[in-house]
Amino acid sequence: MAEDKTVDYKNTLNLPRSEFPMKANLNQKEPELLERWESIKLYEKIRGKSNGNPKFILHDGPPYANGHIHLGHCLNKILKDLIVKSKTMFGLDSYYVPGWDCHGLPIEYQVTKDLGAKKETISKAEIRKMCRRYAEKFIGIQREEFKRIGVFGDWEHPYLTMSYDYEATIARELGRFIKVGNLYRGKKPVYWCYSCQTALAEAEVEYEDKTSASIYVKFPLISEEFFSKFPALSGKPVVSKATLKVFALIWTTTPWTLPANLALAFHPDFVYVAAEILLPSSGQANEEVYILAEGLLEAVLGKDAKVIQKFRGKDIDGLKFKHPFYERESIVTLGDFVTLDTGTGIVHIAPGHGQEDYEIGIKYDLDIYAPVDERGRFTKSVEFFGGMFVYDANKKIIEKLKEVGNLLREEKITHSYPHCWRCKSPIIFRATPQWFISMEKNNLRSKALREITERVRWIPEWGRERIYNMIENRPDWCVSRQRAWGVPIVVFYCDSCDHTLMNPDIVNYVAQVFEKHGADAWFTLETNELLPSSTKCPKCGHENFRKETDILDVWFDSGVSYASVLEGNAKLSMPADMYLEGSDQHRGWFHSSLLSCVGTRGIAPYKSALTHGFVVDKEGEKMSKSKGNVIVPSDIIKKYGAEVLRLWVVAEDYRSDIRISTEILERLTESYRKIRNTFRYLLGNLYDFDPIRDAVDYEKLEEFDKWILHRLGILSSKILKGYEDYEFHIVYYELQRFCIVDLSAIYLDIQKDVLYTFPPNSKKRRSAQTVIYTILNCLTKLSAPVLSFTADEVWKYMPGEKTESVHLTNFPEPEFINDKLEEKWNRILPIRDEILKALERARKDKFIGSSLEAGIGIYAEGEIKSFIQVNLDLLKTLAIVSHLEVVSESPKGNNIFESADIPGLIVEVQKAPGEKCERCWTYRTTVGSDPDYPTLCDRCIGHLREMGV
RNA sequence: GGGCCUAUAGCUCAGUAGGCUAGAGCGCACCCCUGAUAAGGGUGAGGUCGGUGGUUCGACUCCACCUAGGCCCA
Repeated sequence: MAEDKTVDYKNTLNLPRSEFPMKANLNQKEPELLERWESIKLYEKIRGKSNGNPKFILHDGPPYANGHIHLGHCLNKILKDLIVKSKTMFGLDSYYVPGWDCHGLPIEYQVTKDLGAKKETISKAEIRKMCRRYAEKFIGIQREEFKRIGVFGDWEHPYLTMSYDYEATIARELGRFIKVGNLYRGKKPVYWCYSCQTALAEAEVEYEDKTSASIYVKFPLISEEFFSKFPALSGKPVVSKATLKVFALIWTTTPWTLPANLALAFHPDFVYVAAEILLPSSGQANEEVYILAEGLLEAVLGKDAKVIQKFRGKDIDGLKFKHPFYERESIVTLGDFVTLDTGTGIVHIAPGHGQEDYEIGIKYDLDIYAPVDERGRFTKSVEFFGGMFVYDANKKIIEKLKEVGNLLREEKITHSYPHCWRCKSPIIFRATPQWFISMEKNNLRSKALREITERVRWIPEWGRERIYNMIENRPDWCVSRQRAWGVPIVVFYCDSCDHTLMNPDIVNYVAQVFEKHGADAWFTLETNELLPSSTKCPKCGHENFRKETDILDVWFDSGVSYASVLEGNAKLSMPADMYLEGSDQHRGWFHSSLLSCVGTRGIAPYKSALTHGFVVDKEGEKMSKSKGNVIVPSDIIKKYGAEVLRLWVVAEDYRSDIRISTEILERLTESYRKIRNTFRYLLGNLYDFDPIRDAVDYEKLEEFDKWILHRLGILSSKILKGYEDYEFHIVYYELQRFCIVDLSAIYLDIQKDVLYTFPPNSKKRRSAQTVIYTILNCLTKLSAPVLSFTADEVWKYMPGEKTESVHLTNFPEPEFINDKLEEKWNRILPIRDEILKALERARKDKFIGSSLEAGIGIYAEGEIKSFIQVNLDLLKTLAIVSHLEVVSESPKGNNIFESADIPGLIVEVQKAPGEKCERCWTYRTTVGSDPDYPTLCDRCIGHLREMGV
């Protein structure tokens, strides 16, 4: 019987009800929401809602259209999405156009690799077709992957660097550089395969062991000032150029580069020696003096060398030596790249045959001399070796050195050497004509530096320092690539006189062709179809031209996106409000965009540049297949849901590298569940609440309800500031903390009594519901940029009038902040904490279980005592106990808790007086006093009567 | 080797212009509840603030060096 009654009374309670599932099932729910968004055309509606608002344009840096997305992509796109969504909810018009970078070697490499030997028979136009298809395929894949993680944007109209109009823009932007005169042709060494007769990119080079000659070569000293500088050497044999006896020693494994030698490089800070060798037979010095690094003296010359003079590299800058077999000078240069690992500490410099050599050449204004043709043969002009294949010439050169007496030693060495990825031949380094954008012409460098320091906001600040140092020190931008998949450098050469036809008007003419047929036209049309009719060579008047075969660096393609995407689209703006990329893009897209826009427009294309770190594993180390620590987005989505991935992005501080691990994901999942459950519980208590019908005015709300609204106001302002300052981890932390502490542990736990046991329409309950509704409404909006799926799912279940989606709302203004209340509650809650501690002790002693079994006696003195006395009922409610009173005598006996934090406060726990009410579970002395309801308290009886039960 | 950056409890983060026994949430341990239930509540234990020197009456906070890690160059 009693059991039945209990059930009856339970039915009179207002227990929470909600269809909103506790279990998220994200991997299934998310695609459903995506479909819904698609079907209601959510993005279009967001656009419509924002139309006319002030703009905030985050311009997308295009990912490369190759492969599936990884966590780095997720981090980047979700950060962008957080900004775009939060700006939109701040009431701005933040139109987001995603893009892809489509040209370039990695795709061409992939396509031609699959082709194998067939590659030779296929035209560039064919290869380009295949590249385009390949890029299209991955754009399709990545687009779906990005949409799957909840990124909002105009996915139907992305920008592609391979679209015809974009390709035309690339050509036009190059035309602008031509017009102002920043584009020039120079020479630069590249990896070259003599067998395939083509330039190779870094990625096309494979390293394999190779046996080479290893020779030590003598460069005779010419400059006599050497002796005046170092008197210890005077009297040593120097007489005339014919009988030079002082030599610099170099070591090389590529004898064939010696004919192109123009200089010797010393390290400015190393100690060098001039030494002579004592002949073991006589103890006399031989006739020759050798210069080399002190640290390598013994390794090269043995123990019998006697040092005559020591000096530093920088002491002899500019001195002259003679080429070992040509009547030509070889000057001393200084370079930090010189090491003491091997060799002599002096490096032979052939500016046309090595990267460092080239840089030294530029620095010292040497000729970028590379007298080797595309088949790897010396040009005719090379004395002794003209026409010879360089690898055959090695032997002859060594013979020549012996003949003239400038070979000190010859050995064989096996070392790792670059080979062609396709034909496996050893490659050579060879200077070839390349196109450059000058950093000095039109003060490109100084203008770019000025934009960096004065115009752009760098987030975080150190981005400025980083890109500044790069721009300050970088060489001219080499924009040409010897490849097929890209936009050609629109330049022609006169067939008759070789004049270079480089003209912005012609470029614009060709760009029009590109606009219609794509840059493919360059490879499919004849020259006369590309040029305006009756184009004549301005030098010789002939009308036949050939096309430049080089294409542009892909960094140029993406760099000019401000021109192709932002300019001329009324929905966007140039400069953009923000570019947002990983910190590597200080060298990449931030860099190339800045140079191209400053070079052609005089300004930076972005007002701010925000950078994030890299995704690393739980130890903070980078992910790699070999380490086996790679985590793939699709696995996370499958197991945890995209929402957890989004939560990961907000939870971590993106400014440094961000870690990911199973533990982190587990933590986030638990955190997600907690937030989700809070939403569910809030919804559950609103099942009979209609905000229009039932809402209570703020002034009439209960004090406790005003307090939680005050907390909500504080939370809102913190979260909004987090979004505004791009400090997203604060958004996450505060949201989570609010759900756990303010709501779950305090407000909701305490309000259960009111929500469950009071009559549905009672003022107290409606007051609590009003507040719960307000909280739910605000939290849903505040979390929408992060928990885009869940917030919208919650939105659907929320009572009252509302927009179609939470994503069509704006953020709430922080309201209800009440400092007086704050002050009071900052006193009351610590007292509650002390009561809870006392309760816990009693619980451990098995004196009580539920806190409602307890009656509390509090002893305090002075001001605190009167404060407690005034707030007796409130404290009873807050501690969720059945009885609470102030006692006048310091309590003695069991279950006494003396506060450590509040001096003089003593809490005594006793059994609550009276019986447990079967309905509200509170212990009351009135239970049993009404024979109609023998198991209920007076309060519940009153409620039931009110409810008409 | 150079430029820029990071290093606070098991995890993610706070620590304002150097000053009380370094904080939070999660996790963990123990306990309670069974009317948020593959939920909810309480209490508690966790840190020589990467290391070493230095400046200072006093440093997680300033300086130098070192170690580990990251991005970009060479």
